[in-house]
Amino acid sequence: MSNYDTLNPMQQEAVFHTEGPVLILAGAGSGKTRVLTHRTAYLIEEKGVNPYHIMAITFTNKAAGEMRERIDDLVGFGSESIWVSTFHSSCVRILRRHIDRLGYDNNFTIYDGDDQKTLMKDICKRLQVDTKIYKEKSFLGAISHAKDELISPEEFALNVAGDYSKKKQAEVYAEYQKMLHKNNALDFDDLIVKTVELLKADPEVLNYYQERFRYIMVDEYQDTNTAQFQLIKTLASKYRNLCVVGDDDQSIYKFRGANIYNILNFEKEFPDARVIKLEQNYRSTKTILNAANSVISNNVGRKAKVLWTDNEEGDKVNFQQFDTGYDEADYIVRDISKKVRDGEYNYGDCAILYRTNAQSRLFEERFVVSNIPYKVVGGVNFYARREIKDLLCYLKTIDNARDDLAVRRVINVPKRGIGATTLAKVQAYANENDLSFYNALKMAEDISSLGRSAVKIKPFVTLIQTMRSKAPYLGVADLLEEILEETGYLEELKAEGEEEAQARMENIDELISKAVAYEEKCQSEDTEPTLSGFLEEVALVADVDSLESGSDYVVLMTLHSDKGLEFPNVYLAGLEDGIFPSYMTITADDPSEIEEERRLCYVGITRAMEHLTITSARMRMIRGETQYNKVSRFVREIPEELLGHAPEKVRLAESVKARTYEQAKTAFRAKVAYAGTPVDFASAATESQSLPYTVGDRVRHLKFGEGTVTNIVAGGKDFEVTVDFDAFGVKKMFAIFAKLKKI
DNA sequence: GAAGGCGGTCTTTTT
DNA sequence: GACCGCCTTC
Repeated sequence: MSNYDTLNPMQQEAVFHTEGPVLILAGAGSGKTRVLTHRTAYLIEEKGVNPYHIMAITFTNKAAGEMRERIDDLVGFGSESIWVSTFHSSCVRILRRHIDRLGYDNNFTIYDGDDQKTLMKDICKRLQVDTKIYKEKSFLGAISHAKDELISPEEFALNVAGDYSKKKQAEVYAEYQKMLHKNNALDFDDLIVKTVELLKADPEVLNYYQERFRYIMVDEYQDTNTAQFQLIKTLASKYRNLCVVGDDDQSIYKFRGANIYNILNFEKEFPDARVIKLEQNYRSTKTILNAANSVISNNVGRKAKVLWTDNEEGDKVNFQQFDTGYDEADYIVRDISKKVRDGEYNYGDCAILYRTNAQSRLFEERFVVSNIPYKVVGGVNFYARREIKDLLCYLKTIDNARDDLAVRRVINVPKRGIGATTLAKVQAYANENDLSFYNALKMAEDISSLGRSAVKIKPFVTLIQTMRSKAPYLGVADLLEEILEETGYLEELKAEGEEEAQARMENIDELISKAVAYEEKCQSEDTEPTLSGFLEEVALVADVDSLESGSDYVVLMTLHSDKGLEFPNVYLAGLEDGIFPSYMTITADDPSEIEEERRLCYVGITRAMEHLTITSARMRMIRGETQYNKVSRFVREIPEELLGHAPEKVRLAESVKARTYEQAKTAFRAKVAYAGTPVDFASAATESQSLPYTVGDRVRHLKFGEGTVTNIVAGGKDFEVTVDFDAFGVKKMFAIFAKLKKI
């Protein structure tokens, strides 16, 4: 019981009120995760609820993982049968079991944004849409928007009312869904939509899950869209034990379809709902909280609530305006470096937050020269990288022969001399005979128009067939290795130039370790590792998910990625009208867009626990153009007495400046800073200075087998190693690529 | 069929 | 400034 004594009265009420609908309005840093985990424990321990009947939904895997861990700590026995997962993975889990009832195979593939774009391009070409006028992106936007609102292609078509471009959209939408179905694929939005569809269409399935999930809790409720709301409403409608936790002030995903009325109208939807407000903040200093409150108070149409804290006053908010973005980056990086040197903070305590991904560049450049470990969250997703996608598409091809997109991506990677003309002929044959693309490939010899090209296709088909037969007993990691070896992918990479290839190799290694980790996870959970399982895990991870709590590096990310996180020392960079709030929202007709930006600012400020620095630049390069911006209106909304000393000029001698920036740039280009792991320059440097083998040693190569090292020459960035292989003779190779193992 | 060059477009934000 | 698509050339 003493567990619950540590909660404040409001938190206790939220924990003890277990039956019926509950809306918890939880301000930033008010301990909502604590409430959710304690509530779960209370349900099990005090109310005797079987953990099997509890479901907790979050938005990111990271949040889910954290909650799982904390629940495990509190509950102990039986906690593993609670469903703690994201909307998307919950849906995948349900669909994997039952989607055959909607006419898909249960081993469907999940398409990410890139896949969607590729598919859309295809469709536009086929429907002869002029993409100069109607952009692929706008179609995808319209479709996604429709799906957020649960509007089917048929319904969409009914509402076009003579509007030509809408009519076009309807046509494309219908075709898009048709193609997805044909490829046995679902896009992100479909995961939710199809689950809702399934529950509506199949009373048996509906009843099963309603019985199962008698207690449902939803985190970050303000970010749910209509489809997600329908989903939880449907699931909860039998037992009506639905507890949602959210903060309307932190709703920042309207552009992604989040429906703020889900939270604002919760009490209308559930008239018997209990509403509980958590207004005590445990995270930030008084100063920081006051700054946040005064900014957000400029929004109209929010639920009344005032966040307060018992924490101490703390330092003033440190506001600095600089001449350029370079100066801004320089200042922040130095400030972090100083605070770490003084023992005030570790790198891991510091975060830099900005509005757009492009802003990370300048900071990265400075971090590289200063040798400070950092990690950029977001930007180009690890799994969106070319080499990773290539390999994943091989896996998809092996896993799901109906995924034409995957097959088409890898058929000529590495180059097999199969070009657009050949592909078009195969596609035509596939269409005529109602075959999947891959099945058409298998019959290449029967396609008369192909002529000699058929010969080129055969080895590819054989390769896939062999892999497919090996897949069940090989395991994902070994399968990847096998693909790399059999296709000669690595050799092709090498040919592209070393710097880039090295980064790609590292990414590939990373992917293989992820596969190994997946297999280990399966083993510990006593489940069967499958290709689909791995692909699905990979498809649903966001970059924030990979943030490790124990590691010591500065974190850089957009304001949208930082939700739910907290850092002792936070920098909000680029606070300029035109950047943040963005130019788009300033010029927008709809004043609510500015309000969403303001909420974003509120989220950013409230990430800070002890120390907050806000910076802006007078002049900034945007898309190759120099812009002059005023200090952001949001800064002006913070009372002056909360801000530290008046903006002080931090100027460096012009010449010094120019030189350091050049250095920074070169260093940045030379090093491979990729988003998968923090860049550890110190160890990278030493590693490349010593090889695990020397002249005369026996080594093993992935492809050439065993041999003897006859010479090692230090090149600019790498060692050129000469090896006399027993079976293949003398070869020269770069150490980075060769991956020689001493034996 | 591949590689390299040119010109147009674009950015908020992402599960 | 970066990327993408289209064009030309080999």
